Amino acid sequence: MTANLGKLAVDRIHHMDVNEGLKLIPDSSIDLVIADPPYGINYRSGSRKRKFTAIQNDNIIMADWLADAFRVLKDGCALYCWTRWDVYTEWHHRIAQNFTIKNCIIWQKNGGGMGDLRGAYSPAHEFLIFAVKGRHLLNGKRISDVWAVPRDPAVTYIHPTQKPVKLAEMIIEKSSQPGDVVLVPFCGSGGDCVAAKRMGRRFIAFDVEEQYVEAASNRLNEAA
Amino acid sequence: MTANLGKLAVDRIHHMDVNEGLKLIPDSSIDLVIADPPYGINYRSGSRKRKFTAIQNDNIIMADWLADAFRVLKDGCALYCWTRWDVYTEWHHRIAQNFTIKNCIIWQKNGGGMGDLRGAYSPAHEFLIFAVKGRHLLNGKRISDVWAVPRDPAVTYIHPTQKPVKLAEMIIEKSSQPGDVVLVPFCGSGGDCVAAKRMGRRFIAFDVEEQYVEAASNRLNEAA
DNA sequence: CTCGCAGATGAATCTGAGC
DNA sequence: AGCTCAGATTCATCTGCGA
Repeated sequence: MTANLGKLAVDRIHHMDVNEGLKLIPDSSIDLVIADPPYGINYRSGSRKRKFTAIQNDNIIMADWLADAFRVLKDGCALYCWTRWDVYTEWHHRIAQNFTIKNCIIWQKNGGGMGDLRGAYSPAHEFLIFAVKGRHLLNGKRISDVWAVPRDPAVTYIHPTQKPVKLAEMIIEKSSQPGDVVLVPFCGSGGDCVAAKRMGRRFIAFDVEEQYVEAASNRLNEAA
Repeated sequence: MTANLGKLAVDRIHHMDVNEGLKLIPDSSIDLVIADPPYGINYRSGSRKRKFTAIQNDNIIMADWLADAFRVLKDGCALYCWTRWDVYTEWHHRIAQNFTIKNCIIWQKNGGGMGDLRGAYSPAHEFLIFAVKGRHLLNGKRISDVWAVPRDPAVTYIHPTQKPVKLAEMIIEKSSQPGDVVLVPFCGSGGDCVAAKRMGRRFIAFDVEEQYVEAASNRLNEAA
């Protein structure tokens, strides 16, 4: 049995552009947003060229959805948005137009990245912007804004920028209640949905690429 | 015996505004800049006891010195500038006008900070922007852009925003050679100068507050 | 000397009283 | 109603005292 929210089925990954999908969601009906948008860096490193096609829309900063995400979010609820240090300024600016930014959480990854091997430090972190609509209180004990969580082994990836489910679980634990509806505008590998399912939350997810909708849906069905 | 650089004595902390001081330094004569400017956040330390007076110029983003820092820096050399996530946007923008930004290094502090105790994560990091003029190669083995270094014990502070000497040592090791001249535009507690001295580098430092010039100079004389 | 415990502090921010 | 300001507050961590 699947419930609906507006015209959309919940607990389902919709093959739909985020801007189209958000139009179908009523005002103030979402309890939490977890967004991992294309960073706007045309991300396709050498070794990955063979495995994945370029991410759609990744050459531009795609931020139109933010205003609509704010509209559908309930007062007193939170948005978490992934970004990277070199495009952080853009995202900070656009998120701040609607939301109140409370933290820039650091995901400290294990291992290093590539990049300029002799002229730059090895990239080992990503940013997670934590922003709120109104006054939002975090659940449980106060924790730090540096999160050290190991990456998934790359061979298990079904999406090039896949993040550990553990991170989504931390977000969901701190900023939502059981039964809440989590909006996942850029579903990708579906890790956020897996976390929501595991923790007794409902979700609405979008992705524009058929292959990820399918792969993530399969992953969800296999998840306990 | 003290050498000079232009009209300024090296290995000395000058009681001088940074903009005045920089005028006295010739073009392309500095090998490394380590800057810990007022963040522009009007910080007052010690909510319980006002141990320190307010930081001068901390109510504005003070960035005029950056263009002159670029001028005095040699080609192929680096600038490291401290900031915080919520004013990073400003600093990134201004540094990028002259320099090439290569990394946003995370200083992961131990312990937590104050702030919004129920509605925000505990602040446990600061940003260190690493930027270069021309092509700069880092010394030694490639290391990560997340630096976990414990704070100095608060009771030992001689400046309200004092940072561990270890951090300056890491910067100096990766981005300078023995005998090089390190510019320290905002000297504060003098930790950057202590690191330079320990590692066989020369330095030129400025601070506008008499009390910190004196305290840091004393600290330097005591340092091995 | 070692261990435990009380006390202090942090590149803060929210709340509510008082004007 | 709007502004300013004092007071309270978490948690990890380190110091220092005393058993």
